[in-house]
Amino acid sequence: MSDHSAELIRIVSECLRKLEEYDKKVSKENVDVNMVKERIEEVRPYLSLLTSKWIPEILYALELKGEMGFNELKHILKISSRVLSDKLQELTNMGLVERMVEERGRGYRSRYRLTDKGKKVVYAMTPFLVGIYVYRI
Amino acid sequence: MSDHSAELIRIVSECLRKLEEYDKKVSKENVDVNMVKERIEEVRPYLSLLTSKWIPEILYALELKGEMGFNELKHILKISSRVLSDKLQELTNMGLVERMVEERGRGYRSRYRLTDKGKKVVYAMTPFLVGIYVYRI
DNA sequence: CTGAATCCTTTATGATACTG
DNA sequence: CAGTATCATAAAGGATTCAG
Repeated sequence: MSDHSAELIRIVSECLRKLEEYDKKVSKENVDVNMVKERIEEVRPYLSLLTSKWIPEILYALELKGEMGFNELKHILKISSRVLSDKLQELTNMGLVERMVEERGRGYRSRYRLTDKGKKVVYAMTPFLVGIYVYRI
Repeated sequence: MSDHSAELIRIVSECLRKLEEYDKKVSKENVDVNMVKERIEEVRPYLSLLTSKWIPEILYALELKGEMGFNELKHILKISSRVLSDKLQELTNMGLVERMVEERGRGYRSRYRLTDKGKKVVYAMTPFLVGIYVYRI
């Protein structure tokens, strides 16, 4: 059973309904091919955020839990150390995730959380995650 | 310059603002790890829709132009025949894209367009595409 | 024009072991 | 606990050719 809150579903449903209505009003006669090409070019760089097996999962997990340690993420996602390490660095470099280190006697402990920018990305992904699931697309 | 219409931007902005507000109200203290795990499991199958280099581009192009031929898609996306052919079949099998064949003397001409299901997927992707770009995430 | 077939290269991901 | 190093494999993508 999905645990998406009713409020989340309400917000997303409303948005999707509006997008659908808008789409129906738009004429697609005489759409310029170059415009299409340009639009595709525009979004392409950002799509790599989604077209990676783990990036969305990691962002989503951090959004849900707020803050997580390396092994916690590793176990929840069932991902190997190497891949998780790679992805977290990638996300950190993109400024979507922030790493905090806490000293602890001989060892240390690190925590990861979304930056403001990272949160924005997650909000933008939410209609997809919620919509796709709730409406069984 | 982006050609996203003002109306599209308005719809998406409003949705993102609401999602952000909602998120701020939700407490992340005591979030259950198993809940996070379950949510991730839920969305994982649907994410595979996007975790391909070309699927989002193809869907988006079809949404913008309404209907396109094989070579038209090929040139706009700068994609090889083999990959485009694979992806179109994949999308057709998933019921997101519909293929129509038009006889033409000795040869034929095929046209592709989104099904209703395909359109829903694109609507769900739109906040990401528009949001990411407009807000320079 | 619309692809299917083939072959090849690159990337992504996974398993395992190891260190501070 | 939090990774890095190494090795191995799978999956994805690209180039080219060919046929209806």
